[in-house]
Amino acid sequence: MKKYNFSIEATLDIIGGKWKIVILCILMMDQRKRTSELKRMIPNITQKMLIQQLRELEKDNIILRKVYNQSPPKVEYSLTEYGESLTHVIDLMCDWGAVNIKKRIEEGEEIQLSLEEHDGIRN
Amino acid sequence: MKKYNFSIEATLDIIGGKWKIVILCILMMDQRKRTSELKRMIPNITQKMLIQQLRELEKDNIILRKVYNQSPPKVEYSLTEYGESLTHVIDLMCDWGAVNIKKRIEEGEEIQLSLEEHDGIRN
DNA sequence: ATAAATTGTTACTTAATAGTAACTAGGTTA
DNA sequence: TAACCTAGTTACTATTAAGTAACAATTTAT
Repeated sequence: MKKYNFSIEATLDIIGGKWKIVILCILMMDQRKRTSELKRMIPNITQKMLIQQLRELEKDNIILRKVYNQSPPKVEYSLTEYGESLTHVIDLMCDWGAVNIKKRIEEGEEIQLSLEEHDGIRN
Repeated sequence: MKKYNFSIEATLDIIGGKWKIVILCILMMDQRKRTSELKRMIPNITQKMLIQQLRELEKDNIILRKVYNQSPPKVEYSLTEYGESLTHVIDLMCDWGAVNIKKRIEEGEEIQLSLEEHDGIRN
């Protein structure tokens, strides 16, 4: 039996994986992406991690996996309607994070932001 | 040099520790808490983890540690002004999590929520 | 004098998470 | 035919995070 102190822990359970928000941010920006596109966009992720994180997001009904019956295989991932409901949360978290990064840079810390900006996901 | 893909990762760096949001939620509800009070309110946390998470939150300027010059020692933790800026984010994440938990319970999963509800932190 | 309560530290162990690298399998291209 | 692309799997290893348990230092209560 899963036990939480606060409901926010459920949110972190779902978006807290090392690569999950990166995947979600990309799918929020671009609607749908093939496995290979995701892999190219996230340079340091491994095949195994990518598939693993996608599976978990799919299991949690956040993303949809659509298989095209082709060869070479084609699989596209997109947000489910339920996954879309995370958009506001993620946007607000992005905003807070952007301020945090700005603050830390002002304090002399060296931080680098890699992926391009986009309406709705403002870095 | 710290490298992020999206600024949201900075947010998760700060609130993503296993016990950090629990601590933050409590401090959002109750203004300030002594070490021992926090420990009592979070039954499964160990002394080491509690102090460790508090130190990291303090280092990130999210909470303030106030030492009273007494014996036996008295130390109180509270949100800094910057820490308060997390309130909106955490509230929204709580809301989403509450819906998620409701959904999962409807689907037959067994989940238990432990800490009492409060305005602003609605479980 | 002893025990308890306070906040905190330390060395060590265990569990969870992530990374490596090689492999499958079908089809396409050179 | 050999090399390549796609999406995915698997066994294994490394790294990180978290838990255990004992200890310190101070003062009050018994």
